[in-house]
Amino acid sequence: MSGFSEDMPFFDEPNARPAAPSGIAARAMAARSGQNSAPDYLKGLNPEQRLAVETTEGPVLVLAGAGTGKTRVLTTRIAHILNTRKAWPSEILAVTFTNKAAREMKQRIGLLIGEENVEGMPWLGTFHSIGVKLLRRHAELAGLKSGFTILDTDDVVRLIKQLIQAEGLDDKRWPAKTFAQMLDNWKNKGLGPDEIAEGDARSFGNGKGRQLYKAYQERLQTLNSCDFGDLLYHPIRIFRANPDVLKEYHRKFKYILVDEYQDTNTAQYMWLRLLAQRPNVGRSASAEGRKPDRASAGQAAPAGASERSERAAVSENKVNICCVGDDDQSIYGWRGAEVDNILRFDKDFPGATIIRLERNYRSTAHILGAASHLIAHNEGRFGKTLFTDRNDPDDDKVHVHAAWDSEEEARAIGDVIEAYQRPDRQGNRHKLNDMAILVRASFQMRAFEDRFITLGLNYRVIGGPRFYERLEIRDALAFFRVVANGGDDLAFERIVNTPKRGLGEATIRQIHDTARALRVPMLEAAASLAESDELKPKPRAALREVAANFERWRNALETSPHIELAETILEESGYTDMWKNDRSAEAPGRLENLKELIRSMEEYESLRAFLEHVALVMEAEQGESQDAVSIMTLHSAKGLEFETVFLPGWEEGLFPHQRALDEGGRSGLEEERRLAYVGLTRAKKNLHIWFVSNRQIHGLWQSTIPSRFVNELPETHVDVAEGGNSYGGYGNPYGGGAFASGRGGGRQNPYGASRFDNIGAKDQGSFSNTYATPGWQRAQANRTEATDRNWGTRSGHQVERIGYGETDSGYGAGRTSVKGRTIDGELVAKSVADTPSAFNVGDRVFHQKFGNGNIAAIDGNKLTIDFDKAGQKRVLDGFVVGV
DNA sequence: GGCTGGTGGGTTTTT
DNA sequence: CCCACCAGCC
Repeated sequence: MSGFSEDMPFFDEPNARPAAPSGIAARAMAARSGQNSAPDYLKGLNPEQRLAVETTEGPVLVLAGAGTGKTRVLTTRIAHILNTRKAWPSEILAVTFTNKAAREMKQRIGLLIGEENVEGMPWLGTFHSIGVKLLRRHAELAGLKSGFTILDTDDVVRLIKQLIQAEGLDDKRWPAKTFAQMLDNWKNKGLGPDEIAEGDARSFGNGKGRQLYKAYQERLQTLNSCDFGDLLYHPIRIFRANPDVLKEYHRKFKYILVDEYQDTNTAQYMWLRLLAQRPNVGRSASAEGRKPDRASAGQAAPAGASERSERAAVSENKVNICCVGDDDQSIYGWRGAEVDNILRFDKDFPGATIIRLERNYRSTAHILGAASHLIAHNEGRFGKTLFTDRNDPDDDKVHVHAAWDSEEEARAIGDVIEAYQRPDRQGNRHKLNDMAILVRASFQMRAFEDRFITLGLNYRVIGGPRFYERLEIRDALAFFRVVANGGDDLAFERIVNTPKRGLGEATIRQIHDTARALRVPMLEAAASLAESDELKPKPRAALREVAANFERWRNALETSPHIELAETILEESGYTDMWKNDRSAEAPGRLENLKELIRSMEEYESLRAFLEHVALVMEAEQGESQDAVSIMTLHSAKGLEFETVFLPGWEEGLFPHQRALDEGGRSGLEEERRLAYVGLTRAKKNLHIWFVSNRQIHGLWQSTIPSRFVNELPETHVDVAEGGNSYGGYGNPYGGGAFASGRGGGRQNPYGASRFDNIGAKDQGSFSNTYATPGWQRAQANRTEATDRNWGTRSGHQVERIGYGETDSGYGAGRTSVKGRTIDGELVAKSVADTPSAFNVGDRVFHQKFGNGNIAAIDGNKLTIDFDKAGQKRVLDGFVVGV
């Protein structure tokens, strides 16, 4: 065999000079010098993983269950292809969904083949970032210029609103947001204006849906912009209309790898199919002849028609496409993901090898047993059963707890966290960083935040509006965008009067009209208006300054370093001064964020490169420096793992969510169940599930019953914690499952006392113990402790918010505050009003869940009742009876 | 331009 | 019930 020192395939161009082998190559050499054994990187893989790595030819589907080493397989496979010199780095297309996944993949491949060699993999990235790359190369084929801007959702909505108004439609009756959603759905399905279903087209804007879609695309073209959907949609159309371009990529990409295949939507599927479908040498003409060309034919087609014919055109050619995914973790159906893509893989790619990874390296046997049993209730799945060799008798079963209401649930979980945090026999303490609370809906988070603030327990909330979505950041970016692309009217409109320059609606309308009339961008229109006498002196002077500013900055774009330019823009525009003069509480933070924005530009070569990064990588920097419990939604927990996981809110209506059931039917329920599965499989060692008997929804107290998922857990792996009277009011509504043996009615725990039995009990004992917890004591001690920028002081302890910031509407800012709400579960407010009703104020009544109480106030059919035990609650009068 | 009161909506989110 | 959003006002 030839040596490794020559022709190492780690370079972008086949004729580049090779460098000395490093990383994996060096290690592989070392391994081979001694014996003929497999290269090092293959060692330690289990047989299935190894098969997935070594089956490089032909279509391969790797069904990778949770925690089975999916990323390892993907990265090793790439290293293997390179190492065996089957392809150059530039000949591998590797697609992920999120930037995070792409980053992780890059990093891990770097560990295998050497970081410098990963740089030679230009086609490793998200669907969208690869889409941009393709589109920049062939922009003119989509009617764009290469320097096009990528609009974010906010821009899109504003643009659509303008179009709706321009059509003379009532933008109240036909909300731009709704149409943006529809557009997104269409593009997710790869449907152009002429391909959408007639019914869909008619359902919006008095039947003007199709017209609006067309107008929107035309507008984008004049703005030299595209939206996120276009990043997939344009390449698809380009490939279909230009077989020669497609052929170029067929030649280029020898291997295609796709991560999280179960999350692909129809457009992504089409995109992949176009790239994967190689013309057969000698039969290429016929193969191409079969390919439909909707885009150039330009005729209407029923929804999905083009997709179907493409599917029918499957060739028997070997396609080196490897898709990795888990049908059981498909949780994004509601935003267009098609589980069917993965379920159909072997039909789409005949002769596909399907490899199952079922050996789990993450969780205990109890957790896996519970998860497997639960997911087995789904019908539409490949069917996998995770297993582990791990068999530690000390492993806890999955704990199921009941609580009275969400406040008690939060208190109880706080108590369990405190219990875990106490040093064990060996003196080890469970770190908060290794614990997470995963909720179905974000409103659930508040109870935990309230409770943890009271306890002084550090937590971090993950998700929500992000850094680049903050008001000041978006403003600053708008300035940059206009400088980089003078045709970016949306950005121009955003900041033309920022800081306030007296340019009101009338002037902006005039700029708009002039731009339309002259068919030029608004910036240009503004410049010419400023030189005309059509405006009053004041706005004219203001516009003249704006125009002069942008011209100056644009000239500087080529000459001065982009960071310097950015600073200049913010200074000269008066934007920084605007916040310096602002006396509000957020102003200093905003200035700080602007500085951070400038700092983050350093990594990029140019202003344009930076803007592209921002458009595609809208995410917040993760700071894991402090020890804190994570609170996040189940959706954002996908792909993560924690030592200990808490899953609150397992009640019918919340989880599975009522809307998923109403709107999604059986498949909706199955997606909810997959979400539950995702939740369960996040846990490595400890797993606690909670449900409450009463939950406040839209301000009213509702009785709830435990989620059917609770009953789908296998009894053998579950430990039902019983303490207190929380679950005492009713029997088990379901047969079978964890509650099948008729426990649940507040009886004795047949399993004997467990560590968590008293947690969650609403009795005086656990309540008073609260004050002895480490968290409480820490809260006392921490009251005066200083904190840094990311860690605001709230009630004297540290709260980190990852990804939460202020948006235009202040959503994020509002959520961080705790304004005079109840402390420790006791509501204190009292109000008395007299309204005629079947009941009278002062009446003694009985409520099935809350017991006896006196009516404090009546508002129509809503009663405010002071319950003897449960405190004051608002309930519907139908739920109580007089006593 | 900034405040106020009325109204509607309230699951999950990446790019 | 709580909140975001918008129209209408000063």
